[in-house]
Amino acid sequence: MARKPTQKRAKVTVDAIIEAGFIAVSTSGIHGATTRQIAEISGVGVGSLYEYFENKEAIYAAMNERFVDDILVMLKKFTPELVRVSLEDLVKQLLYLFRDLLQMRNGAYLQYFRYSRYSPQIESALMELAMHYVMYNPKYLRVQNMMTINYICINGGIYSVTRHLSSPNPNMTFDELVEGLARMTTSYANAELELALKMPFAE
Amino acid sequence: MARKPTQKRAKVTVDAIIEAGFIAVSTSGIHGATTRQIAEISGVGVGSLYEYFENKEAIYAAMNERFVDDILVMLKKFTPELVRVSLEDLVKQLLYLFRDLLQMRNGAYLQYFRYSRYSPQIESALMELAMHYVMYNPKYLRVQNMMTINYICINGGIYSVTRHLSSPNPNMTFDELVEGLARMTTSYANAELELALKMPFAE
DNA sequence: CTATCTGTTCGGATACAAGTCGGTAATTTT
DNA sequence: AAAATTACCGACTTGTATCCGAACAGATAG
Repeated sequence: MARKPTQKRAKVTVDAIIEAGFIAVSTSGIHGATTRQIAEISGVGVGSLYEYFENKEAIYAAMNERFVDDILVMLKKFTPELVRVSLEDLVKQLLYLFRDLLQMRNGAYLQYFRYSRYSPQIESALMELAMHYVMYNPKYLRVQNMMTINYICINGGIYSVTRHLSSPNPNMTFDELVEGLARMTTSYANAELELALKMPFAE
Repeated sequence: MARKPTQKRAKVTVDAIIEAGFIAVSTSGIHGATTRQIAEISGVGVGSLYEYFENKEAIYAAMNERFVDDILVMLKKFTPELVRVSLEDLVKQLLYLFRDLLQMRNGAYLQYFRYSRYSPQIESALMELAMHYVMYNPKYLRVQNMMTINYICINGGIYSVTRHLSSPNPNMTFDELVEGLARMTTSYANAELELALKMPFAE
């Protein structure tokens, strides 16, 4: 079981299954989606699902992989911009890009993301991106607890946005949220920076 | 179906089911826990589960209710402290209390919480608590976007802590995380405050 | 071009978990 | 203490994930 597809028609099948997974999830939700449904949508027999996937979870994992790839591509495309942008704009642009991604595929990404929590890959890509930014803005090199700052801002951003998008009646606009997150990040980072500058040679 | 327990032995049964739910979840995880398991642990027949609960979800919902009650009690107990504490300490103490709660019941709360996301009740209780704090520290009344600030800090705090606690090998200590979140909150709040003081009569 | 072999597809068969039902036991009411 | 109500039970039903062996298609060899 869980064989690798070698012939091209098999590759087509695998692809069809993954795409069907997104459709099933976006219409029936993560918990409502069944293997029959995925099989029917993709136009293959139920048995075929298990030729290439250990179980249903594995199909979801493959979907997740696709999502992660999309995020990584997005981040890669964005990296050049990073040089000539303020911290505030960095945060804002990232959050808008992230929202756009989550809303692709008819909301299936959002559904899936809420269910699966995000992978370490995304986190480390964002960490790396933050480090890039610091490289171009060396003043930030002074602050001690960069790791913690990143962790908080990244998690806070991702979670607030996800939660906001999946809330039926949010009590603020998305723009307000993004504005807030950008200010949170900048004021936090600047405060840490000032602190670092005040004690130049401290541990 | 889904009757209310009137006799006291029935109340005992209901209670045993909910408690068994926590045990099942803490040993088999949310997805691994089965109705049979819950029935066996609580020492009742499967049929009895459905006398008082519409379905398995309803058992989880009752468990969640208990968790929410615990949180609300904790917050209520904490409210008097709130008067004589700095914003930084407010955040820190809340986060430590929250951690202690999540680790109760052998980690079942944490498991469940990760799966279910937190209820609006918790969020609004925290919002209220924040408003209380502002009452005692009226300088903060000046800031415009209190709602957004609270949303970000509350979500960021809850999520970061939850994520950290369920991470097998976090790359920072819990204390560092709490320290970071406290600084994040204070620097963000103070920045907004300064901004508000600069434009005294703006919209 | 036929035979053979390997990768691919299929849908009925199996395993297992949620939820139901009709009957029995315990408790309360009259 | 009989009747009525409430509580409890576990075999049965239903539905979903997963498996399997037969049929099929494409590649390879003689």
